[in-house]
Amino acid sequence: MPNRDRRAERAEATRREILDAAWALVREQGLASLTMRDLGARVGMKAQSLYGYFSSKHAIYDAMFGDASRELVTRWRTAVATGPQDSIAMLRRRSAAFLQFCVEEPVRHQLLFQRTIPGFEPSPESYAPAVDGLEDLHARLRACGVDDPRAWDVWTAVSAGLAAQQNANDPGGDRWLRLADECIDMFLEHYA
Amino acid sequence: MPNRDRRAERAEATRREILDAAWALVREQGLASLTMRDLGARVGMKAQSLYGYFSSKHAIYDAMFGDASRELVTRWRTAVATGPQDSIAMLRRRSAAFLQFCVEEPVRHQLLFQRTIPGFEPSPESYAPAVDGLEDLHARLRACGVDDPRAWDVWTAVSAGLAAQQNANDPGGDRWLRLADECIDMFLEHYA
DNA sequence: GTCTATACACCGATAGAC
DNA sequence: GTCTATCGGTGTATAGAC
Repeated sequence: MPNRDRRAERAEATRREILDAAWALVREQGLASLTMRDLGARVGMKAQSLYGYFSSKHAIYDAMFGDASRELVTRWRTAVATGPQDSIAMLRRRSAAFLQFCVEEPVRHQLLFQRTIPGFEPSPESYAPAVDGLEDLHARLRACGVDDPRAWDVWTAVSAGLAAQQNANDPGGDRWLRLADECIDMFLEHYA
Repeated sequence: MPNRDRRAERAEATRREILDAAWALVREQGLASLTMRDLGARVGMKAQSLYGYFSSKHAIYDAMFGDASRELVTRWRTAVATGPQDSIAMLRRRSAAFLQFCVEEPVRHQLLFQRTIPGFEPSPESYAPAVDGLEDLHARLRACGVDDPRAWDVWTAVSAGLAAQQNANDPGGDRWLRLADECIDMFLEHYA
């Protein structure tokens, strides 16, 4: 038995290739317009062959969900680590990273935060990074003197609202993005 | 020529019946799961016969969009009219009516505020009531001493965020709903 | 005039040959 | 591992019965 499973490595690489093609397609045509036939054509297969790598179309969405939530957590980490280690400054950078993430690729925001695909729910594994991120948020708010769980929920509502309004009513612009800092001021004045 | 067009009246009644059946179906199965065949069966027709009343499935969504936005405006009006005529109290009732509207029928929220159906955009006629509602909001915020258009956008973001979080993470509950009043306090402290 | 019948091109998914 | 063949479902269009 070889100490490297070349077959498994190759399969994993093909899975990655399929997912990258899927991201490209949904960026071009929208999240709900992804079809197995288009996706197969994009990677040089028949649609049916994709089922050798993913058990269903929802499984592809699930893997994309995992991609996106891992990426978000990575960005949160680097945003917090990069710059002055002051609690409020870190919170601001974290918020900016979140909004940037939601806005620069609206389909990512749609997949993660708007449950729009009929019948699709992310698996616990794909969802886990988002849960960690939420706990991290609570710790960071506490570090800024915000201890009330109700305030934490207000924070997520404001963040979600800014991202949603930006994507829905001024896609590609910054009409709501630029309000983030004064929203944080407003929030901290009231809750800190 | 008769002074009443009985044929047109009958057609309009059938349109209404189809729309009511469509609302019932999307409430049960989700907005994107509406099919012409299901809908036809619900009203005792073949799917093809629906095309005598609506030119396409998107036309049905558009009429539903019109239903929902007119209903929202109606609720805003009654909420504002019913109770003490104090500007801030009226604003609070208006906000509560909005959240109630979004939460009691999540598909309505999805249809109006999350653009989730591939290729569907509401017609100007269906969209008009929402535009009026937004102008009315600005006037009411001004009456509360909030003159900055940036603040108006913050208001819509907070409202949208509360509704989105409530529907996404605690459907049927009140975890974010009950935060509306303190969000308004927070907002007015900062902007009024 | 409004329905039924039928068709088309597309969808996700499965079975089985090679 | 990828293919062909096929299935039941979808939105949509049109021809024709009555």
